[in-house]
Amino acid sequence: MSTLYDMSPTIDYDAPTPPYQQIAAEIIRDIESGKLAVDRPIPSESTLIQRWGVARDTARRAVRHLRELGFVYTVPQRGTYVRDRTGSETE
Amino acid sequence: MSTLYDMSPTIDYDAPTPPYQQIAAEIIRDIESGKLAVDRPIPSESTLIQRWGVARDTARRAVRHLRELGFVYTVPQRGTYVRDRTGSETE
DNA sequence: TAAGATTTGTGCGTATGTATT
DNA sequence: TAATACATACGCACAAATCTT
Repeated sequence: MSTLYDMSPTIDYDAPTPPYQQIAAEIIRDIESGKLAVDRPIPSESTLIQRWGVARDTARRAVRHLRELGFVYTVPQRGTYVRDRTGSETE
Repeated sequence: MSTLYDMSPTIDYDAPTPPYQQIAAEIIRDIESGKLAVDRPIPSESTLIQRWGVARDTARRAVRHLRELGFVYTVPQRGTYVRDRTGSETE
């Protein structure tokens, strides 16, 4: 037990950026590093909640932020996936 | 219909404890009184939903609470059962 | 073998109340 | 006042395993 996510990042509540942005930034790193591939799901809300120890509200803010930045797209009742960002930016 | 559970308890939304804890407390009483025996299933989520008139989220919170307190264990796709609490507490 | 019901697991959308900054 | 965060609650939909018919 406890091997997979021992390296999970932690929220820095003293940082200038709010928690939801720290979580989003971490996911962006995983997208740009290829750990999260196009059309593959990003961690679920409950996963983010557990891994970061934040409230659902904060996890949802992070996902919404990623969506607004164009990194992911959400399919209702299914999940949120990495968006293909090659080529045009306008969907 | 309506004879067996006319005496079913009701949620007090003005109480200091949240609904999910009130539901859990009632189940704990049933466990400790012997109405719910070891390795016997506690009411299913849908039963709790109907009997207490709450949302599934609330019913699940109650069950999760019982699990965290060590009163029950859940078998996926089967149900949640009363845990044997005699002897050691550690697993 | 197959269909249907049951039950838990999961994901998402939304809302209210409280607290902190 | 506003933004952020946490806790709680209600609703809907689909998946997967199990059990019944």
